[in-house]
Amino acid sequence: MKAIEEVVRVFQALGQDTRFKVFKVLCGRTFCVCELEEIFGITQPAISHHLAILKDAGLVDDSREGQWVFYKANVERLEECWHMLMGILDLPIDKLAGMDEIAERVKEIERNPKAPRRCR
Amino acid sequence: MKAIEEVVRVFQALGQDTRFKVFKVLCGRTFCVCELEEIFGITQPAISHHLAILKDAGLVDDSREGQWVFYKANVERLEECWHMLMGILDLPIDKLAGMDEIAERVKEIERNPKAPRRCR
DNA sequence: TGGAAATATGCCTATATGTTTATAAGGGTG
DNA sequence: CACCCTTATAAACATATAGGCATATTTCCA
Repeated sequence: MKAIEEVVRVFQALGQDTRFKVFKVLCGRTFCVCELEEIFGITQPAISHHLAILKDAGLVDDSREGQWVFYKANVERLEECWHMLMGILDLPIDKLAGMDEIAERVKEIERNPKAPRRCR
Repeated sequence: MKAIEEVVRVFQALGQDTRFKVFKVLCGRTFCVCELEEIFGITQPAISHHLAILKDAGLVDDSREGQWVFYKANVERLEECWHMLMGILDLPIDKLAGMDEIAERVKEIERNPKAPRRCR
């Protein structure tokens, strides 16, 4: 997957109150779905849905134990994501996969600015 | 503002493709609204709206120069947010503002688990 | 002061997202 | 297998959000 998509997906996953808190609760502790259901006071499908989004972003891992599925946070993934983000910010735009069109337009504007600048 | 709300707001701001790319474009370069409009190929109100959300999260700064308003990314804010996040993850849940109810329920579940555990 | 340009704000619509109910699927135990 | 419990998926609905158009607002300049 492209780095930008990946980072955006992680941000999107954590950019929601309930999901962020689920992630926090799963840091260093393991819970099954029905326990999270009770902790957060929303229905089981709602919790499952949030967990699916977090899992899709790589932010939680699950493991089945009998009838129960236990989830836990993957904090390393968060750190990995942070490094990816720094990498994205360090790279010049025209080196980034998925921003070709935009890089082109930026160059065009740099050649032909639409506003006068004091500097930069 | 509570730390969690603040971090979630930042994540939400960057958890959207267009906004993430606007932020990237504004890293190390300053652009006015009408230039961004052209770079991203969406209408001026749409760009203004995204900029407002980024600004609300503290991720961009603006400064007017005559008729033009120039925006630039605030990368320090991103780093600050990362530290806040680490702080949140390090703290025990019952020490976090805005998670009182949840902390209570977590303790309850820890006393009375709903699923048998091999360990933890 | 009047007009033009840049930006912000309101309102509207299509789509995305969070949540619920209903149901299917996976797994334990008699 | 029959029944029960846990979790995932599907359908439905309400709300939030991205983006468009129209308009207000700010600033410059003649």
